[in-house]
Amino acid sequence: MVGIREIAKRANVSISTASYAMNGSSKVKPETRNRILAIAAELNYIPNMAGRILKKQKTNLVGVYLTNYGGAFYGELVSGIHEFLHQHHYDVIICSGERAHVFIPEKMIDGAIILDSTFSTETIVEYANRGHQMVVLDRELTQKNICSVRLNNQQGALEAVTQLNKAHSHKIYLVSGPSETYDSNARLHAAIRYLTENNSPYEIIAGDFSKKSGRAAARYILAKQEKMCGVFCLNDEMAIGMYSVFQKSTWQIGKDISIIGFDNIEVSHYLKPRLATIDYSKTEWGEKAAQKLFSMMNGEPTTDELIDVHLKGGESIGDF
Amino acid sequence: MVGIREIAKRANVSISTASYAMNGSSKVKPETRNRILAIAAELNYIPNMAGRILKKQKTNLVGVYLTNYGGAFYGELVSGIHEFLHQHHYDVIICSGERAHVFIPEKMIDGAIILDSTFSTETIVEYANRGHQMVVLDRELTQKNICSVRLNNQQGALEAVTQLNKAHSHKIYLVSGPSETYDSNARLHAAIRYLTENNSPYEIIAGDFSKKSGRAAARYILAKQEKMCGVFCLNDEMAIGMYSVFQKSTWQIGKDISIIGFDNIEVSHYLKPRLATIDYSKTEWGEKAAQKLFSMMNGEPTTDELIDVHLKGGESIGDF
DNA sequence: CTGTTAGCGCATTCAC
DNA sequence: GTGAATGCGCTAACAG
Repeated sequence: MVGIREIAKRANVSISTASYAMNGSSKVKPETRNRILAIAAELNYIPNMAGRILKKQKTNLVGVYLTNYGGAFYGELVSGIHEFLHQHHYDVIICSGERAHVFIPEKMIDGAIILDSTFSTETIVEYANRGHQMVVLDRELTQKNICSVRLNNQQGALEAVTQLNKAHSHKIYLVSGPSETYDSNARLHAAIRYLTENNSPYEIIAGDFSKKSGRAAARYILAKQEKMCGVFCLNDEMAIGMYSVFQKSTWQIGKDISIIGFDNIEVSHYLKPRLATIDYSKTEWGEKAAQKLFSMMNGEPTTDELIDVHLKGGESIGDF
Repeated sequence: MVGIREIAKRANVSISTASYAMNGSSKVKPETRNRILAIAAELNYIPNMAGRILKKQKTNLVGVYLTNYGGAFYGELVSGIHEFLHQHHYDVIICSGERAHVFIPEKMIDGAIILDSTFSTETIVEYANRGHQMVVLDRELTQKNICSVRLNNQQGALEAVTQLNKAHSHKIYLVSGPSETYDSNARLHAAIRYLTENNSPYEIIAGDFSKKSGRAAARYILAKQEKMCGVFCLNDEMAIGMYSVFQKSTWQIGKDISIIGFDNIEVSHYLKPRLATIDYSKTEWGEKAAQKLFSMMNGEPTTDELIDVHLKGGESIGDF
């Protein structure tokens, strides 16, 4: 492997001069620099990352922690992150699995963006206390070295139940996500509050954000044999599961029952009838997160931020 | 930041003894080891990755290069890779963008798995010649340090056109992907060969694997006003685009026209009528790729491999 | 069993 | 403008 010392030797300069030349320091005569660069190019010299990191104590790498790559909207989210950070000379790597958590204290990355409910808040706080900087997308967490960029769950839930309430005098079902996730709880809480204030009957069905739990919820509702009710699925995935069950039944979505989801993931574009859902820009979310992390890494003060969401109508709530 | 020398000092041992203790060498008395480990834990010691990498010349990291994270089936593919490599003490990071290519010669990762047609074969070969090991999923490439794990495109294309040919005496359209991609060419070639041998009329429509090009192809076909023809979309994405156009027309998919896709991505499960497509296990693909890379990194000989594919029927080809 | 020591590849401070 | 020397944090060969 050809290292910097080899370059220096061939160019008849010292190692430091070679290094200066590579890094574009003005301390080297243009003539000398060009000669060195030419030799480096010729020998296909590529600096070793570990060496540089060790010296500079900076990797220019940001880690994005996601639970499962299959996740419905990670693509756009990551694009947003990527685009911003690239512009600011950072590279982005996607990490998943608990073992990758250690990249943070190991100083393999300069900062992290986390959307992974299996990443314990305890660990995150511990890392923050060690001085590592993170942006969390899936929880509220106010502390030094941590910044939170969340969806406006409250607004979304409110729009959803308001719409369902307008359409149905009957009961409204709320299909929740895992009880330990922030997003589920925030949406559920806002929905319940609204329904309570309006004396609207509702029932909570425990789900876990998976299609399977959506199917289970649908079967539960069917068994009640009470048509003309509304369902707020706290994410689209569950709504999709619901569809598959209702479509095998005699109930018609958008007529006998109204459904609203959350996330506006791509798959739901292809459902018939079109699923009404709470939409937001995944790209913006990623970009904002990246911005915040960048600011933190530059020692600038940051504040938490909410991403706007809005109801995207669809035939699944009929014509109300 | 607390380093190994700090631990050593507090434990009244030398740096090397501390290091041995951490790495579980049998050269250290259990008693001493425990004392050292206790102190390390107390000080929240976490070894610095750059230091270790620099010394060991090994990162235990594998990079997976993907074009766009939104890609329809990356989730399962990556799970397959992850699962295998994790078991063998490697961590996996997902990379994208040209700038990340340099991780390979920089020795930031011990090996790479590539499914990214924007990653030039030239560069890959150059890296291989430098001694870096890679598994490519989207091209044929036989050379030292490179192993290829591809889909059995030929078999898939053959099954698709055979099925279409059975159903239609009329023309068969082949909607291609970008002309520079291996998968598109392989599928196209196999399909053409079969059709030529059987004297079946066909026409190629140039696409680029995007929904948009699928829509364009559909409009082109509609304009011909010749029903009862078959379409082999070289991927599902384009088939989905086609659906949206035909469904706004008077033509009925599966009746006036037959469509077969390739990939069996999740979205196509929700199309009505169900899209017939060429299916394969994405997880198996990832796992095989990981296996091959692991073998290479251990200096074992490897051979290229093909992943089995098979036709998954659907209503989009009617009842033939 | 434990300590001393020499790098891994690079960037940078300080002399010249 | 250039070179020699130092250290980043860690491992492992070698000596004790």
